[in-house]
Amino acid sequence: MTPTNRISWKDVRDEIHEAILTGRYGPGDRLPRDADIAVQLNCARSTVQRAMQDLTDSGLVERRRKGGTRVRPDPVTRATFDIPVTRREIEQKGGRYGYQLIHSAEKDAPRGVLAACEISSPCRMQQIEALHLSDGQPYILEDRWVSFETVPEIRDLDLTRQSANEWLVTNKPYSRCDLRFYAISADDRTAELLNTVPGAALFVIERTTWLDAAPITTVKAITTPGYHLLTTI
Amino acid sequence: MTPTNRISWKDVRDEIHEAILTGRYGPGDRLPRDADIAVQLNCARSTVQRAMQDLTDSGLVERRRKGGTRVRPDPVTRATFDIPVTRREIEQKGGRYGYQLIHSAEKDAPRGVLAACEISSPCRMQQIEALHLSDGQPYILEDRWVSFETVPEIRDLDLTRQSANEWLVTNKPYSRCDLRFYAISADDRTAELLNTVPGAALFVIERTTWLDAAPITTVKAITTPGYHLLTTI
DNA sequence: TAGTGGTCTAGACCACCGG
DNA sequence: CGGTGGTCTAGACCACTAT
Repeated sequence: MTPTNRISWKDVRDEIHEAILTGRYGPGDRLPRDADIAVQLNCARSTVQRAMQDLTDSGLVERRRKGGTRVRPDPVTRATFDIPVTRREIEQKGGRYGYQLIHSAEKDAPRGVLAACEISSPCRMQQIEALHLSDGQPYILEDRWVSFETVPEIRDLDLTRQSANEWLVTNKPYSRCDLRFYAISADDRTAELLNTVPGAALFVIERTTWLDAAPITTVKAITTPGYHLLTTI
Repeated sequence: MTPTNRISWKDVRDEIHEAILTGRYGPGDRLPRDADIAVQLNCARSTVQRAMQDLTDSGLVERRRKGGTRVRPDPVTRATFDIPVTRREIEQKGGRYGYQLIHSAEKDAPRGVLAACEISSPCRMQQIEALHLSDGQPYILEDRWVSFETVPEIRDLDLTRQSANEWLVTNKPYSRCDLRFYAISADDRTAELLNTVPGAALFVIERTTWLDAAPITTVKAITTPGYHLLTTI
């Protein structure tokens, strides 16, 4: 007898994926139990489990104990983006990185910042504006607010040398991170700093981080015109 | 003897995560072999493996056979977004969904479309412009190009009833998908269609899909001012 | 409460790749 | 070549939840 080649979890995944794509199972349909699939494909149940884990991660199926495995009724495109530290992003594109501190001062956090941090009471924070440059040209304008309570060290940092972005990433681990993408129109000051025209459409990445319930920092990374964020699935 | 509680892979993950955050292992450092960690934490190697899989998925460590496990030298924020079908997105926000076909015609694909599809020779495609409405107000303007070669059915669809978005999602599975986020300034026509002012900053989600090497469709989803895409990690 | 997925274990073999 | 991670198996028990 030719010993049938061993089945890998990717084979199982592809098999099921195919079955869904060709319509054998439609949105909302229930798939057989793992154990039955294992018997049918002649592999261990844990192999099926591994395949199902992958299909769940990619958003194709939903699984519930006792409820079984179902094809997700609402198809979604699930995309993953890596957002690196700005310096590395520029260097990886082959640019020469430059950094310039514009402004740093203690202030009352405005309402928008408080809302992003999900706190309701007034609060003093450090505001930091800085420019990241690629080959001498503006690349990203960073408008950041840092909580004194969570990050007392911020008072003693020399932000003219090292960006808060970099220091925080390596020194302030977070337990939660909110990300927000949107577009804004450049106001006069932003346009001047980014070396573009007022009214230009700018892509913004806004990020807020917490350690448990305590806000660490919230930052708007305002990109220059033409910036694209991309990924492949 | 008190029987030590069983260790779960999440315990292992958190243990290692903690060790990295507190600086016990810095960027680029090599972690012990799975087998050693298993002994030290008194669990099976496969439990460590499961934990490592999670840490790899979240971008915290890199693993290579023989090379071992290392803390990623370049920290990244890895974010996952679910992009639903537009109709469902509107309905989930509590809006009443509306759809309106603006224009549909066979054309030579312009250079930008060919580039997005990664094809070099001229090509006839179907261009479709449509508006998605929430509670009667413009929500997303869809500018789509569909390949006749990969999707011959597009000629016979009644696009006044059903959006190409929805039909393609349920009928044309893809093997590859490119996603691109950026900002544009509304031109006069776009502004009128979206019921806003020329020059407004608009957030754009561009998506191109292929079946193997054959392009299926490329689409710009142009959102109305104020649109935010968000996720939590 | 019973059915289903989630996880742990111990052991085995394989695949990759650094030295 | 040898060390390390990747995977498969068979079996067991647990945790959730639909009915």
